Amino acid sequence: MSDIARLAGVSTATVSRALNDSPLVTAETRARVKELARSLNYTINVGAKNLRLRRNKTVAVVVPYDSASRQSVSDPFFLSMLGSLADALTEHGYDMLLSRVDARQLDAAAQFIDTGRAMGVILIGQWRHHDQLNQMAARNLPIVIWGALLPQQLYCTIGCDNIAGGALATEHLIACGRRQIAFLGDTKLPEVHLRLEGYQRALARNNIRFNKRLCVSAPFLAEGARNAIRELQQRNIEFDAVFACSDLLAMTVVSTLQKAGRRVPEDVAVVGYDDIEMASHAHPPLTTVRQPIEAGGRALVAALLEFLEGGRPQPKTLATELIVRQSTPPVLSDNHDFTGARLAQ
Amino acid sequence: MSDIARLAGVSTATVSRALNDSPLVTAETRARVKELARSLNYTINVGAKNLRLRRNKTVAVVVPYDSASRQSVSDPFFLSMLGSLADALTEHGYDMLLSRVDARQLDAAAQFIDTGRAMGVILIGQWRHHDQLNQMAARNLPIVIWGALLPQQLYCTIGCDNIAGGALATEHLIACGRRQIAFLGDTKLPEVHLRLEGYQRALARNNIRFNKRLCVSAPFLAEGARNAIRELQQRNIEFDAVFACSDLLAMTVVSTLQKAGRRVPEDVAVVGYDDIEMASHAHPPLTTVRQPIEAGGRALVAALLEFLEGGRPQPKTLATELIVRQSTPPVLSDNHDFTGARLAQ
DNA sequence: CTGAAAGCGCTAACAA
DNA sequence: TTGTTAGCGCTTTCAG
Repeated sequence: MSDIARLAGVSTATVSRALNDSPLVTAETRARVKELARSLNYTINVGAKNLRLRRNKTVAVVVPYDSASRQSVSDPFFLSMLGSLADALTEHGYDMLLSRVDARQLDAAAQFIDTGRAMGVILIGQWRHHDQLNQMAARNLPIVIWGALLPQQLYCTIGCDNIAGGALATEHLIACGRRQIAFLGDTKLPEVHLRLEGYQRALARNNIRFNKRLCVSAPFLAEGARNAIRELQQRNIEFDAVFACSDLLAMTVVSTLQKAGRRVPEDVAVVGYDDIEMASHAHPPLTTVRQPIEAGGRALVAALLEFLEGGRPQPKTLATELIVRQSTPPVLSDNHDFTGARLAQ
Repeated sequence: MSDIARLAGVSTATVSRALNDSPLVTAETRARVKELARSLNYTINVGAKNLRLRRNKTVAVVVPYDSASRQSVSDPFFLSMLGSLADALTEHGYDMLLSRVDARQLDAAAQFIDTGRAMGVILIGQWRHHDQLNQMAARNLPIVIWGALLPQQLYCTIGCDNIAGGALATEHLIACGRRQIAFLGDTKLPEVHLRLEGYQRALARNNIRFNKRLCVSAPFLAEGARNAIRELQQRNIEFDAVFACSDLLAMTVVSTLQKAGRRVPEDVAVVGYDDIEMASHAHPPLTTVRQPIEAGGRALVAALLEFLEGGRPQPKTLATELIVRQSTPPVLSDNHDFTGARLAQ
């Protein structure tokens, strides 16, 4: 910068002002300085600027990392979310620092703020560490989380209505005439737990008894799905439908079933979750519960920015939507009352 | 930091040394300082440190963004690459700044280095801007690129052997007895262009005439595949196999064909490219050319680090591998000579 | 409108 | 072993 100043015959202060479009500088000087800067391929050093300004247009996006399963990175859902966040942040002139932390120590995310590397943190998924997150929130750190709304939660979450999502999927399967609906998902995760609750509520509404044996804990991984289905079959538990808590899981379920000679949707109807791009290209195309990723990313960024401006963003729950494709059979009747009656007890 | 210094009864220099595990400081003092820092929840300010050290453990990962198609973000291949890069960078203690730039102005990536935001840049995909990239390389900027090795290239690329990959896929289809092999991909992209060359070489080796009408330009997008297949059918161009330049494309091709009543692989054999996780869960599981993403990410990071240490990394070409699954029929014979003869002419 | 000077939080000579 | 001091590249009062 001092080079530019010398060449332009002004002080560094003026160069700084010119480059930042300060109105305190003559249009003429500004033009000269800017021209000089361009010709020298000079740009303001962001690090120094940030140090001086004591702020920093960067947010850290943290993806929890399960050291055992590595789930987080392979799931297209997370990755789409990243894309959506990158867009939203860029739109607001923020840089995005991407990082992964061990899911057992989510509070490591606070480091980004403590060290001044980022102004705030967006955490994708709350995992099982409600407590750690609450502690960070108690420190009043600017952090927002993609996840479920939990009781006694001090931090700000943005997420989909998982109860409604679970219910939506289950109601649809019931409407298709299925009664023995298996539930697949890692219920230790808050979001999945709520989907299970939605599942149970839907069953109750339709007077179907909840059968615990139909609930199989499966991590998001592909092998999880295969094992789960195998477990059901080995235990001779009959099922005519599966509600899987991610599309990846659902697609593996479908192919496992097909390999075992069961037809989808004729023998077993399958509903997934997320509506990743691949879902519509699956065979058969997957009926699934869509999570609005684009809106989610935007909402996360909006909430964080509100935080950074001194506000206190409220948790927000986005609506989910059932996308009906061919992995479930046609519903038995359009008349919902009639269907409900027919299926009741 | 000065707070810590005061409380510990030492100077800031000593605090700095203690926190950086300098051997110049007593173990006792170090312990005291560190303890104090922890209790105060203090961490060194990375921005200031970087400014002083005039270095900066951050690399920018830049994903070109086609303003028209938005291809880059939705393709799982790119996203897996991101995961792999995040891992490799973290391993080396680097932060990863993720950003997207308009594919028409790849040179915007240089900004990250000019402004000191990052020490180097990893660019995912060279697109059609060989020239811009060469200009950056001429400035001797630390930047490495995932892409194809092109003639007269000044910059360092890491990528797979696309000619071999294209040939691998095509040879396999020929070995399966197919002769009318459609090629789908956006040949304006260097990588795809080389795959086409591999395809042509394989045809030539087997004395099959290259039919230009079987080559359909399709962007990586899903609609691209549908349109391409429709185009072939409308023009009454017969084909008994498709080589698609991404798995996403291939999976859409499969489902489009199935909808049109053609069986895969019986009527049409299909080979994809990338071997994304989903490929093995597709129906039928996709035969595809695997790109070693994990190794690729690692190689990109290694090359960039070499650059940063003053070296001049050489371009590197990684091997591809054919993964045979069920979207192609069994090969006609294990005896390759025989097969070749049978297919010749 | 412009310049001089101070200082953001840190590290590394150099001196003690 | 520790402290003093200077300065990384920038912005911004405060004077002129």
